[in-house]
Amino acid sequence: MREDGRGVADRRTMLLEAAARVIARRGVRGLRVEELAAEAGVSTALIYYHFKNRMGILRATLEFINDRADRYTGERDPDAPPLDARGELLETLLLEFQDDLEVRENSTAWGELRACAVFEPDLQEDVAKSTLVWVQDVAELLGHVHPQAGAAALAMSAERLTALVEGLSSRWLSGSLPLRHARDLVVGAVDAELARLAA
Amino acid sequence: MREDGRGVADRRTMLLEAAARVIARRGVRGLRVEELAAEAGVSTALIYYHFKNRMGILRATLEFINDRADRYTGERDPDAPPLDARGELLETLLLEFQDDLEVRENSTAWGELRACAVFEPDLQEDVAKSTLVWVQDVAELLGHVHPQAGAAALAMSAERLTALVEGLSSRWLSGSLPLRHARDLVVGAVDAELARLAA
DNA sequence: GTCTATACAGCGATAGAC
DNA sequence: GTCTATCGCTGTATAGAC
Repeated sequence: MREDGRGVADRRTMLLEAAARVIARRGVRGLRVEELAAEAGVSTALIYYHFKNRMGILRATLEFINDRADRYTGERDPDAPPLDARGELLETLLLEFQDDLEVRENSTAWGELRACAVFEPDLQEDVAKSTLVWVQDVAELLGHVHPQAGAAALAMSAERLTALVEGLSSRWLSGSLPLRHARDLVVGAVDAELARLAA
Repeated sequence: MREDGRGVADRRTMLLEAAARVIARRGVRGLRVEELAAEAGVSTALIYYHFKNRMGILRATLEFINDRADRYTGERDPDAPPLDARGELLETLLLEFQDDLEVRENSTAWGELRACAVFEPDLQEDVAKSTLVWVQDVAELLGHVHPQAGAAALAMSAERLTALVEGLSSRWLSGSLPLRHARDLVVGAVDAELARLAA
């Protein structure tokens, strides 16, 4: 997983993987540079060599988990049967609700960074941009199911579905909503939005 | 605001109001006991006299903002025209999306405490309980609109609507979604869920 | 690039007087 | 109940050697 064709992933990437793990375990609020260093097996000074300061770690990690999430979306098993438009939409929205360790890491870290952005203007722009990209992706997938729907209606449906996923994700991660139930709720919401767009 | 018929609100309440303000301003992670003391105009020692420790402040504040939110829901202008069932439902769900200072304080603090609960088992139970109460309230209001709907369907619609509100609230508070748009999205979602329950 | 060592500040929590 | 004063830890960040 940390290998590519050209060798071992570089140090910075390794540090970011460690940062994602620590944030997922302790939260942004609980991220200690010292613990990150231990997790990565390096000294704290090296962290400050690669990142300007604590906020620099957070910003870089946000970018890192966004790139990693993009990779998941792109990577489909080539042997699996091709998905129809609704299937692709569901897959995208349900991506966060999996028991896979790395996915859960991504969801947790993303939720944390989003929550922190409320108080950290330095994060707001990046979070807003990532959210926008996600909303637009979902709007496009909705458009594949209902090509006749208007752009404004697609955008609003996409905003609702993605915000719902974020809300449910937060409940799931805090242990107040079982994974299975969260997935059922998303499926129901998708069908409701598709029904609305069909009308 | 800090008065009632029997005199000035007691000290503990004043401290909790101050705590809600500080959490709304700095977040849970940014809450410093010293700043809370300054905000309330008392010494830090007094904080520890009234609360066991920092976590005790958080737990008490969570309870406080829940009670305060309940009070909003109950208090309606007696001169206003009575609301129909859908109107009551909308009012409950849109309660968080207002430019009122105290309401915004409540939303922000609630979002923070919910986000923190992912990493603080001590908060999870309280957060889950509050969420459950809210979901049940919304389910009941949905039932007033569609008395023939089944309990399971009402519960799932309520879960979706409340989770959506939480997701949108987080976007609003981090400045990536205008208040007005958030409200429109909620109204749309309510109508979609009501249409589903009518079928 | 990476480490060891450490300066320095911030903050939670308590002791003890009034 | 409330304050002043302070302890002691924890955590960010840097200096300087290799």
